[in-house]
Amino acid sequence: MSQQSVLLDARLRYFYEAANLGSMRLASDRIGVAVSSISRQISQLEQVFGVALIERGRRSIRLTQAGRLVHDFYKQQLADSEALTNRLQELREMKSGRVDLAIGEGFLNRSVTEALEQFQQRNPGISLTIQSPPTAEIIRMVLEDEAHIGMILSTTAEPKIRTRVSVAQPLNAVCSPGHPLAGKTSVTLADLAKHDLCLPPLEFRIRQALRAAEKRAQAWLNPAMTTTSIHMMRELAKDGQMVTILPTISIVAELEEGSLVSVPLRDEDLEHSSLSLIYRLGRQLDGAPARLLQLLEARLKTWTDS
Amino acid sequence: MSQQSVLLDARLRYFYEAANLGSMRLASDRIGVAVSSISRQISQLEQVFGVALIERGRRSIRLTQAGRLVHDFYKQQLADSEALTNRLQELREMKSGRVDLAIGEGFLNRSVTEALEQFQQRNPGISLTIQSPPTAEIIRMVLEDEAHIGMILSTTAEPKIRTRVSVAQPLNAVCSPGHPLAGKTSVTLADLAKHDLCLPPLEFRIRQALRAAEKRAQAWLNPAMTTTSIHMMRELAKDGQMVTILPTISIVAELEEGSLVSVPLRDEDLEHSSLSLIYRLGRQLDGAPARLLQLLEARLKTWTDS
DNA sequence: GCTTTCGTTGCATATGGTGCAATGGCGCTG
DNA sequence: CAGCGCCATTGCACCATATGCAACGAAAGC
Repeated sequence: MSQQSVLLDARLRYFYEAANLGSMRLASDRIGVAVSSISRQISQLEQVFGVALIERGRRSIRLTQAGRLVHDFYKQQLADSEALTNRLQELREMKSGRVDLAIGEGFLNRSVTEALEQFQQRNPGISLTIQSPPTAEIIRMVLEDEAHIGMILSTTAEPKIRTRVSVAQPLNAVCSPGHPLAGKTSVTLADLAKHDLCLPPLEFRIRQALRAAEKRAQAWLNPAMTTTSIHMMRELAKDGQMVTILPTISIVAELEEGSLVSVPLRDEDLEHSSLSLIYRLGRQLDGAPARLLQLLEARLKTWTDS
Repeated sequence: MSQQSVLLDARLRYFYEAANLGSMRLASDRIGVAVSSISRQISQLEQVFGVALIERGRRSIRLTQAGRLVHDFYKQQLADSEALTNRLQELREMKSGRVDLAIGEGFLNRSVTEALEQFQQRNPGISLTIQSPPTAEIIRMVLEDEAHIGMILSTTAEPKIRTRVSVAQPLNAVCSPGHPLAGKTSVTLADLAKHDLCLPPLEFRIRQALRAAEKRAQAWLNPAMTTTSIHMMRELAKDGQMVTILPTISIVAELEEGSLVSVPLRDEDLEHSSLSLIYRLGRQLDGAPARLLQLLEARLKTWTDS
């Protein structure tokens, strides 16, 4: 109780203690400063307010009305101060706070959501917000501090973006186990063009990477279906007819359960595309965001190893 | 706006202004201290809290979560501080406050209540409490600071009681104009004993004064009626049958309207009993209580003169 | 690459709080 | 009512801390 909050005016504390204990001398003992100082500080306080706070010429300290007002004020202020200290303490221990994420929809698979849920459980009180805009928007959000962390496909050239970890994440052709492509060890773009394709629209990073590869191979892909939904792409491929192109991370769960298979694409760039965790250069990710970043980094490395 | 409340930590103010203006330099201009100081003070704050408040390595000032917490805290504290200042200002101007009075019931006549009402009107916001306990209780209340001012019959021997003003207030026999005693210029206790008397109980100061007089005169008064209500005593006297004993002040209004007459009592002590305004020795009656005391004093002198 | 602007750090200075000692007041006791 | 003890106040020397000026480092705009 009555621990000195460094924020609060010492004079008020002196007055407060003296009022509570009914004597400057007792206050002096408790606080650890000379009585003279206490007396002077209280006088100074009265001069500042222009009102007498204690009744002079009296043995014990008696408050005037103004004194009671100031007393209650300090009491309130003390409570507020302790509240602030507690909240800051929680922040320091990462028991509260918030982390804003911007993650491409392709990465919002079971593995990532599992990781996020795990983080939630280990850090109760941290509010987590996840958005799934296009890559360009993700980069903008990270630059504008609207998101602490972004997860995008392939590194960006933005100078003010820092990539924390970038794991190889080649784009593969994805189809059902019964599909003609399923048995192949690799496939070219020209091969792909012969099948029914389901691809994201041109604005998507995947599609932009493909455009570059198409130019190189002089083979043009005409998707039978175009969708912004990664989920739909997966489902269509599972049905057996369609082939889609996705990074491994987007179909980790399906690969495990055997409902989808992936075939490497034979292309310089596509094989070396990578997944990046990014944040704004110079931004201090303290506490919760830092830990989440660490956790996601560990997860990514696990996926890489397996 | 944002005027410096001398109570609040300067460091917080620096941080607050810098955060609002988005720049230490602007804050420096507004506050009037060097940028270096502001920078150092904010750093010191961070060290105290153990948390970063602003994001470093950045041109403009951006708050961290902890920074926002501290920012809001100071904002609240500032508002509280201003509220306190305002209330103290009101107290200084006597627009608020309270005065506790302890007045013997005998003095709660129209004149006194008029004076109190007048005070109320001239000092709106001052809450006035009036109690009417026995004299002994009044003295106790003044000693214990439960009442600022007391009004009692005759001075007290209490050493810690200060009498501000003491006006002669002889006890008179009081009866209706048609009563046999009405024509007399003075009356003895022996005369009184022959009539129907209405007196207060033995605990009352009036009755105690009478007891002493009775002993002296060897004449014993047997009241036909005993009441603690001064009002009832007056009304009974007005009816014509009863005689009562009261100080002049208790029947000022009735004397003016002619519904009662007073006949001096021929007794050394009773003629020299007096009315006293008292307060505790050493107690500073600042502001409202002081003014009310002054006002009551002036009133008492008016009554004495007339 | 240069310049400008902003924040940080080093050092001398001044303002203000502090402790010790002496003084003044009030209350209690003999 | 005189003396004593406790408590608050005041004078003075000291010390801590915030401040200003100046130099430095870093980031943003041209």
